Parts: sequence; C-alpha cells; structure tokens
Amino acid sequence: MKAPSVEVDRLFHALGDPTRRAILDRLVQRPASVSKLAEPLGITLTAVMQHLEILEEAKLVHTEKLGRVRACRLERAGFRVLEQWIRRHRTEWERRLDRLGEVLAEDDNGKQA
Amino acid sequence: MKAPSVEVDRLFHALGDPTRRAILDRLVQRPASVSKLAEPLGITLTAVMQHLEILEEAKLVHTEKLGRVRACRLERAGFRVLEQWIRRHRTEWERRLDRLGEVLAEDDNGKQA
DNA sequence: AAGATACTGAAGTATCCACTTGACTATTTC
DNA sequence: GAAATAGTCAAGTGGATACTTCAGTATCTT
Repeated sequence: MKAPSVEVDRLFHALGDPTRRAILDRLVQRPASVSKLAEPLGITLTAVMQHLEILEEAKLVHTEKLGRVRACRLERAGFRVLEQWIRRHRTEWERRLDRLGEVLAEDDNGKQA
Repeated sequence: MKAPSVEVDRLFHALGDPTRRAILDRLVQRPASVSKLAEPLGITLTAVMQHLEILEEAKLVHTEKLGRVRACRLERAGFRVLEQWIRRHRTEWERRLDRLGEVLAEDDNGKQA
C-alpha cells in the first residue's frame, strides 16, 4: 500500500540540478518565455526545453504555447508534494533524532572513563 | 553574495534516489549496520556503502566504525538544509503563485468571450 | 590460530543525463 | 510572401551514476 515514489523521485531529481533551480528562481520573479529563460543561462534553447520538460513532469512548472512563444510559469503542485514529503517525515525524523540525542549524551558520559 | 548551491545539490541528489530514501526510512526506525541495511534492498554491500557515502556527503546520515561493524544513523544537518531551503523559498513562491492565481482568474473571465 | 564476519578498494559495465548540432516547422513582422 | 523569430525534433557525445565482481583487510569467535 505504499505510495509509488515516482512522483517524489521526479521532484527531487528536478530540484537536484542547479540550472533547474535557477529557472525556478527566475520564474518566481515573473513568468517568462523559453528564450528569456535561456538568455542568462549560457546554454541552448534546446537544453532549456529539456529542463522545462523535467520541471513540468515534477509539476513545478507549467508551460503553454501562445502563438510562437511558450509561456512558462510556476505550478503549485510540485511544491506541495515537497512540503507534504517533509511534513510526513519531520515527525518521525525528529523523534529518532531526539532519541539519538539521549543516546549520544549517555555516550559522552561514558567517554570520560 | 549567493550561497554556493553545492550543499543543496548534494542534498536533493541524495534524496532523488529511491534506494537512498529507503535507507533513510530504515534509519528512522533505528540505527543499523551496513549489512542490516543491505538485507532488504537486494543489492550488494558495496552498493549500499556507495549510497551511504552520498547520504553522508548530504549530511543526512552519520556513520562510524565500531569494531568491524559500521554503525549508521540519521544526521540532523541535512534535514535542516532542506527545511531552510523550503522556508527561504516558500514566501516568494506563494506570492508568485497568488499573483498568478489572480491573473488566471482574469483569464478565465476573458475566456468566456 | 583458523575460520567466519563485516566491511573496503579497485576496476569494470550499462544506463542515464545534460548538453550539443543541425535540420525543420510554425508564427509574426515588414 | 519573404525574412526574421521562437521553438521543436532527432540524433549524438561525454561524463556521471548505480550498480557489479572479486580480491583484499580488519575484527570477532571458537
């Protein structure tokens, strides 16, 4: 019954590339066309397109072709998946780390021998 | 003045692999040795070691060799980087998405023509 | 001390990934 | 309608990545 992690895979993979995070940072400022996005990145249009596909699959970006221009903007869904993943993990994670803290404190006492 | 993104790179890259997330999920339950981690994964010890190196570089896991066993446990730092990244981005992200929402609402009105 | 256990290191492989080139298509704009 | 613009498609390349095997090396255990 475990959720298929493919969604999370795609998300983290998308976020794992600095060029893609740069694109996101750019789109936070304002929506943009593919060529506007490519300009400061120093890579070809084609490469940007490929990044955009990955960002779209991760539901971090939505694009839409209007005339000859492809308009790109942020999408909410991907970011929600990220927040959910964190929320779902934070609790157990913190519990485990707290328990660890206790153990390590004991270790430190023991270490004085 | 931009923070070097190499830390975030490592983090998202580490989280982008399902085997590594499985290892983390395992370590949330309890600390474990390399072979205990390898057991349910169906891959070699060596492969697990390689994943562990990546998780260590991302500061998600700490390992320590005790006798002939390498003890693996969660580490706080990586998770903190993740939470910080989100916190730092959430605000602008939400602002942008809200503004988008307005624009899209307008579009929807316009669409009725 | 001999054997088992738990890794470790080096090297190899197959696949993926970011990126390119170059030829092409669809839209403006003149 | 010709030229410029904005993107698209197919194919290829080089370097990472996720593994593997196999031959060690420490560290228990008996």
